[in-house]
Amino acid sequence: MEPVKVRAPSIRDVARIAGVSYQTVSRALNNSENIRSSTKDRVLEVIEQLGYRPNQAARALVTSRSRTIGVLTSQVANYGPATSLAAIEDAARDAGYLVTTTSLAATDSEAIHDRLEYLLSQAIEGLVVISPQMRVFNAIRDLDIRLPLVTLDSTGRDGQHSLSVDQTSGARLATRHLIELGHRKILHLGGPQDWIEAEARMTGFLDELIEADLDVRAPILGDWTADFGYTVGRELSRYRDFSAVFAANDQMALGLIHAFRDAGLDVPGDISIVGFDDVPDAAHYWPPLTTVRQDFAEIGRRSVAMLLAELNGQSGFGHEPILPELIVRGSTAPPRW
Amino acid sequence: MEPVKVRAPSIRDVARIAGVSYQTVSRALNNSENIRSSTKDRVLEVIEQLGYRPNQAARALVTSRSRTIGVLTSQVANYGPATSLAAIEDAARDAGYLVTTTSLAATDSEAIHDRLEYLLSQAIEGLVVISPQMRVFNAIRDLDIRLPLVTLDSTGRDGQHSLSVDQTSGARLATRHLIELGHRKILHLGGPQDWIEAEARMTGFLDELIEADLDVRAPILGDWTADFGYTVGRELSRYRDFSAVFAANDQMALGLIHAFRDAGLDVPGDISIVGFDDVPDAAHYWPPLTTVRQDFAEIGRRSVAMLLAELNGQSGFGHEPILPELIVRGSTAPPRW
DNA sequence: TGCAAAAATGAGAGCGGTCACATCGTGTTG
DNA sequence: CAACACGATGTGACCGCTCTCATTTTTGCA
Repeated sequence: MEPVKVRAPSIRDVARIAGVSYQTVSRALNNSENIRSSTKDRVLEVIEQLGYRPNQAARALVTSRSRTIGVLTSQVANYGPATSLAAIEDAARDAGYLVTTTSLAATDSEAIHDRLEYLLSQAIEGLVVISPQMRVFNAIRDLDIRLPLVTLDSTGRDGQHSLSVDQTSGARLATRHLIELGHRKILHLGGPQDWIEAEARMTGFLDELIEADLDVRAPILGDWTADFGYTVGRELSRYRDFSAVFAANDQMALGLIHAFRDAGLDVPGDISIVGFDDVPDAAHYWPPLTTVRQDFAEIGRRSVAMLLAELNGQSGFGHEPILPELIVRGSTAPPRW
Repeated sequence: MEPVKVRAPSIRDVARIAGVSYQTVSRALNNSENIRSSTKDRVLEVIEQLGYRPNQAARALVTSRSRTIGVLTSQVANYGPATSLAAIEDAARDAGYLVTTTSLAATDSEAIHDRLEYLLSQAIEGLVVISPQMRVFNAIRDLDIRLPLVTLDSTGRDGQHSLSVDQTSGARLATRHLIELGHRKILHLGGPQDWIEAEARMTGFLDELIEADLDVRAPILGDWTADFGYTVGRELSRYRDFSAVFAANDQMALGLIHAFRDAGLDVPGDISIVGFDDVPDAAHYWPPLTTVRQDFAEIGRRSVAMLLAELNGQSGFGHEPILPELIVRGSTAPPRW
């Protein structure tokens, strides 16, 4: 027996059963003014009974409104992006929007192009880019997207569209904290080359050092992982010509601490370490990590708010950077020497 | 001056400029057999030049194929779900599918219902549920969804649709490890009440204890967070009538270790601790955490593979549970007594 | 009670594609 | 060279909905 291919009930099925025209059903659906409430109730009842569900594709086709926000990401498994993404979804849901996410397999401009095309062909109404890498940024520029757009970067280079925690001032906070404790030889373990955030944190670090007239050594660029921090830490512990490290995120800081301890060094006794992000675990690291907290969820929420504002024609709103906060815990102390 | 509302170019615009019928454009787009390659090239050139992009809504409407997979989640900011989700996206992308995610604000059946309706109205072709909670599970049952469906749970209670790491055997692995080290008084810090995974891990723990004929004490149910682990750990360290704890995830294990250290207890000297998940950081905790590794990314990939298989009419494939692996590190040792 | 105005409802067109089928031109065959 | 098959292309209908506008019903008031 071939299973009969049943189409989902359409607006006309509902209309027929309710004894009205399909137009009236449409009105009931879009709670229009011009419908008698008794009629509306009858229609809604039939809808319920039939399990009718309006076809969004048809709706999107005629209204050219998809009620969908596109999100372009990379590294979504990391705490920060994942948290922002979750917040975006929540906020979008509450506003009656759906979120379509797509992640970048590579960061060559072809891949970026391809993904954007894909999102665009879904007729998304707005785009959030959580993947703050230069190349992504540039690819978007090139594509000349005529769409409400928010990028979660931190440079402020495109004030119209970007939104972020002020990474630079966060980095300065961290660095200043170390300087104020008395550290003079401070290293920086940065994030990957292409990442805007990583660059901003590095800039903040350098600015602060220069302002305090301290020696500047070339930062080491990592990949955000604890493993990398560990590897670098093993290397660094052979030299020990520094008393503090500012790591560009908590994970790398964790790896550093691990490596230093393996080498018989005490944190913060011998070396102070500051992280960045304040992931929920950071308070439970050993020692509890001094770090810079940024509110990923707030960023996510605001990005949706900005997008919706732009969709409704209000603009220039919510662009104030969100200020990060220094959380002092046990991984920093005055230097021994 | 009113801005002229420009519609995106349609297939007919392309046809007109290329001097062919719209049908021929459609053929070029869907690389049909019956088209002369010279014609096709010409059409594709016009498409390029015009920046034409097929309207997915229109396509979905007529084909009733949206090329979209829906994902229902909760707790996406956590490492496990986030990793699975990222893998799902990657796999979907590679198969030419898009992913629409929606997260649960609450777990009452009304909220679940609402979210599912939303996804369904997007004409998703398949559904992955990453939120392995009983209520979600039941709500889906009730809705009687006629859709390829994969739930990332672990009970095997619905062999057709579920897919998972075998949580129970993972928990047994962890527990057995402690028993073999000589521990006799072992506690379990479990996950939240409603979570299927949490239950499976608890079951594995209990089974193993019973089999070894050891005392069973009621597990403590937590919320997956390190903070909770810490709070419980402070409480527990007052009693010390146990020599080992099996925590249902790494985060809670981290909190426990923190609390025990605060109380002057040594891990693993005084108390052994095993976690679950093997998050990337676990190797860098202090002490490095003995834990059970599960491959979240693999789960994500397989779920998509299952979905696609079902979409193509192949069934009963990929259901073999994925076996977790015990990773022994520094947080476990034989008991002192 | 009658009639205009307002409210409720219905009919037709069209959104941008794909499908089924008709048509056209060309190459093969007897 | 006529008859035919086959590949390439064009035409009409339709997917399920919303929009505009025409039509019917109800309401308010003289």
